[in-house]
Amino acid sequence: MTETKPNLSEQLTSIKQKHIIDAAIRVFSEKGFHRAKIKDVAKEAGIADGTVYNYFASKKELLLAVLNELNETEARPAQFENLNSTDLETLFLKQMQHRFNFMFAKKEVLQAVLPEIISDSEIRELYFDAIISPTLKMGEQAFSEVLTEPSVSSEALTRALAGSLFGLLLLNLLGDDETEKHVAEILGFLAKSFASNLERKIA
Amino acid sequence: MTETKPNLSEQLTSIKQKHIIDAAIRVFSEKGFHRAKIKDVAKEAGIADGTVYNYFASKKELLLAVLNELNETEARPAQFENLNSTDLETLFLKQMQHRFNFMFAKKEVLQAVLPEIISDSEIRELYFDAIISPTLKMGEQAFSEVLTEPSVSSEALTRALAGSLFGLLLLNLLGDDETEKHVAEILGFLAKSFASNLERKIA
Amino acid sequence: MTETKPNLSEQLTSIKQKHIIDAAIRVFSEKGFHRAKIKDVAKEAGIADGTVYNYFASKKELLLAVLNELNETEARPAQFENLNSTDLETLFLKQMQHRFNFMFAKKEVLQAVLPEIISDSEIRELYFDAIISPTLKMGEQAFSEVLTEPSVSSEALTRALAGSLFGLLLLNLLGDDETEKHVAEILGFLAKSFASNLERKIA
Amino acid sequence: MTETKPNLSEQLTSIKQKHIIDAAIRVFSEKGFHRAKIKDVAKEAGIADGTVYNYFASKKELLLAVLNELNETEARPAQFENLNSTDLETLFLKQMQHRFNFMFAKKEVLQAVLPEIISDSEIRELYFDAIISPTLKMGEQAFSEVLTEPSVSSEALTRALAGSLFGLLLLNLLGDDETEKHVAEILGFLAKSFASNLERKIA
DNA sequence: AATGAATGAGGTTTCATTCAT
DNA sequence: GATGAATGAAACCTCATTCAT
Repeated sequence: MTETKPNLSEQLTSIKQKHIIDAAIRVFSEKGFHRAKIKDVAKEAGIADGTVYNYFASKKELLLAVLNELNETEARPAQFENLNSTDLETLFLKQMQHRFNFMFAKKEVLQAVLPEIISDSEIRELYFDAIISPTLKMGEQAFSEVLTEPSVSSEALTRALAGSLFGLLLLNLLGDDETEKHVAEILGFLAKSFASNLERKIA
Repeated sequence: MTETKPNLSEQLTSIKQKHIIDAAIRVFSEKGFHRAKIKDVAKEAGIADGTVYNYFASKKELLLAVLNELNETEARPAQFENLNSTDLETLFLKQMQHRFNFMFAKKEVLQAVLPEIISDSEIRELYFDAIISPTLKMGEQAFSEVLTEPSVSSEALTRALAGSLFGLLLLNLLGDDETEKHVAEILGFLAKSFASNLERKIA
Repeated sequence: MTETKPNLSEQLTSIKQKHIIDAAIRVFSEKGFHRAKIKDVAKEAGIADGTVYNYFASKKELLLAVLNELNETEARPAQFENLNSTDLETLFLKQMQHRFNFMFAKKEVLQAVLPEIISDSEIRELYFDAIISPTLKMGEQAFSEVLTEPSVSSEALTRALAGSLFGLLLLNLLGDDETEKHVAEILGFLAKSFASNLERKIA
Repeated sequence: MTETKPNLSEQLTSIKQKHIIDAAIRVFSEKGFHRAKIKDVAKEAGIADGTVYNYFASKKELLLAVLNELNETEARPAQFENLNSTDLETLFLKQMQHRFNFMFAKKEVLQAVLPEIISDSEIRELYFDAIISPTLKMGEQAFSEVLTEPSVSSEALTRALAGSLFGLLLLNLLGDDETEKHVAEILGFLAKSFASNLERKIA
C-alpha cells in the first residue's frame, strides 16, 4: 500500500534521463548513432561522460530509450473525436494529417533511430512489435469497421495509407525539401484519391 | 567495327571490384555498414583483408561503390513501351509496378545503404543529387506532359506516387511481411485511386 | 604576490605529459622513432596505450613534444658571466664547454630526434627555424661585437665553432667512445686554435 | 684457375643492383628510409616491386647496400700526392678539402643513411667498424708521423679535424645554406687555426 | 551522485614480402 | 628474370566503459 508518492529520487532520475535522451536525440540525429560519441552526448547534455552511465547501462540502452520516445506518444491513438459524422475523404485527411504531423514532430528522433531500426534486426523487431505492428492492426480494424463492401482488403488499404505517410517522411529525410513544401497539397490529394473508390458505412 | 576492347587488366579489375561490391552488399545488408567489418567483407569475398584495399581506398569508398551500384541501373528509364494508348490507371500501374519491382530487387542493397544515406549528410547529398532528385524531376516532367488540367501540381503528384512506393518498401524493410504479400493489391488500389481524379491528355 | 597558481589540473596534465615525453625519449633514442611503437612508450611510461593519446594527439605530436624538450632549455643563453675580462681563448673555451655540456646532457634526446630532423623535412624546418637558426644568428652577432678586424667573417667563424661541436657530438653518437674520453683536450685545442688568429676588441 | 671473365650474368646483376641502389639513394634521402616504400624505389628505378627482391633480400639489405656505397670509395685513401713538401696549413687544407668534397658528393647517400646509422645500433656498429673507426685510425697514424712534439694527442687532433668536417656537413643537412656558401672560407680558417699551434716534422 | 582520466579491445589501414604467371 | 596482385601481420588510433576520487 505504501506506493504513495513515486519517490522523489525516482522522479529526479526520470527527469535526468529525459534530459540525456533529448541530448542523445539531437546528437544521434545529426551525426548518426555510430558517428555520435558518448562524449558528444554528454557534452550536449552538459554533464560528464561517466554520468551517462549512471542513467543508462550502455550506449545501446540509450538508443533503446530514444526509440522508446516514439512509443511514449505514438501509442496514444488519435482522438477519433467526432469523426462519425464526416465523409470518408475528410476522415482520411484528418487521420493522415494527424499521423503525419506526429511523425513530422518526431522527425529528429526518427532520423536518429531509423537507421538502426533498418540495420539492426534486434532493434527492428523491437520497434516492429512495439509500434508498427499494433499501429497497422489498429488501422486494419478501423477500416474494416468503417467501410462498406470495400474493393480492397483492409490490410492493403492500411498499408497504402501508412506507406504513403512513411514515404513522405522518408523523402523528406532523404533531403527533398519540396515534399515539405507541398505536404498540404499532397495529403489532400491522397485523401481524395483514396476516398474515391470507397464508401463509408452509414453509422 | 572493333570497338577497342577496354584493356584486359581493366576488365579484370572491374570484375574483381564487382565481386567485392557484391560481397559487401551481402555483408552490409546483413549486419549494417558499421557492424560489418572489412574482415567480414574480405572473408565473404574469399580474399585477404588487404586485398580489399587494392580495389577501394577506404571502407567509405567501398560504401560509395555500393551506392553507385544503385545508380548504375536506376538511371535506366523504364521502357515506356506503348504507353501512349493506355488509360491513366494502367499507365500508373505499369509505372509503379516497374519502379517497385526495381526497388524490391535492390532491397538488400537499399537496406545496406539506406541507414547511411539517412545518417551521413555527405552520402545523403550525394545520393539525393545523383538519384532521388533526377528521378523526381523526371516524374514531374512526365506528369506535366501527360495530364490535362490536373487538380494537383506535378510536384505534389510525383511525391504522392514516389512516396507511396518508398513507403511500401520501408514498411517491408521494417519487417512487415503483409506488405509484400499484398503488393499487387496495394499497387492496384493506388493506381486506381490516383487515376480517379486525373485525366489524360489525348495524344 | 599570489601569482595565480596555474590550475591544479593543468599542472597535473603537464607533469604527466612530461612523464610520457621522458619515456618516449628513452624509447625513441634506443629504438629510433619508427621502430618504437606506441605500445613501447606506454609500457615504458607504465600506462595503457590509449592513455598516451589523452596527452598527445598522435605519435608525431609526441615526437614534436620531444623535440620541444630541446627548445625549452636550449633557448637559455649561456650566462655570459664576467666574460668581459677574459682573453679570447678562455672565452671560446668557456662557450664551447658550455654548449657541449648542454648538448651532451641532451644526448639521448638528440639521438631520438636527430634522425627525424634529418629525414623529415617538416620537422627539419621546424627545428632549424626554432633552434639552429637563432643560435647561429646569436653567435654571429656575438662574434662581430667581440672581434677586432677579424680575418674571418662572423658567419664562417660561427659555423666553424658550431660545426666543431656538432661534429664531436655526432662522432660520439656514431659510437666513437674516444671522442668522449678526450673531450676536454679536444675543446682546449679547438679554443686555442680558433683564438690563435683572432684578436679581441678591447672593452 | 678458371676465374677468367667475371661471368656476363654476374656483371648484369651488378649493374642492375647499382641501378636500384641509385634509385634507393634518391628516394631514401628525400623521404627517409621508413617513409620510403619499396614501391617508391621500384617506381624510381622503373621496375616492378617484386623485381627489387630479385636483387636484394629485404628492404634492410637494400639499405645496407646503400650504406656500402660509402664504403666503396671512402676507403680509398686520399692520394697523398706530393704532400711532403708542403707546410702544415696547406696539408690540413688539402686534406680537409678532399674529405669534405668527398662527403659533400655523398651528401645524398649520407642523408639517406645517417638517420638509420644513428638510430639502429646494428647498422651503427657496422658503419663504425667499417668506416669511421678505420678512418680515424688512419688519421691518428698520419698525424703521429707528421707532427713534431705536438701539444695535442693525435687522437684528439684527429677528432677535432674529423669532427669539424662532420659538423659542417651536419649543419648543411640540417638546412643551413650559409654553411655551404662559406665552405671555402671556413675550411681555410680551420686549416690555419689548427696549424697555428703545431709544427711539422722535417722530412 | 558526478566526475573525467585511464583503460584496452578492436577496427581500419599500411606495406614488406611472396609467388603464380 | 620480371611482374604486380595477393597476402596478412602489425601499427596507429578510437572510444565505450570503468572506477577512484
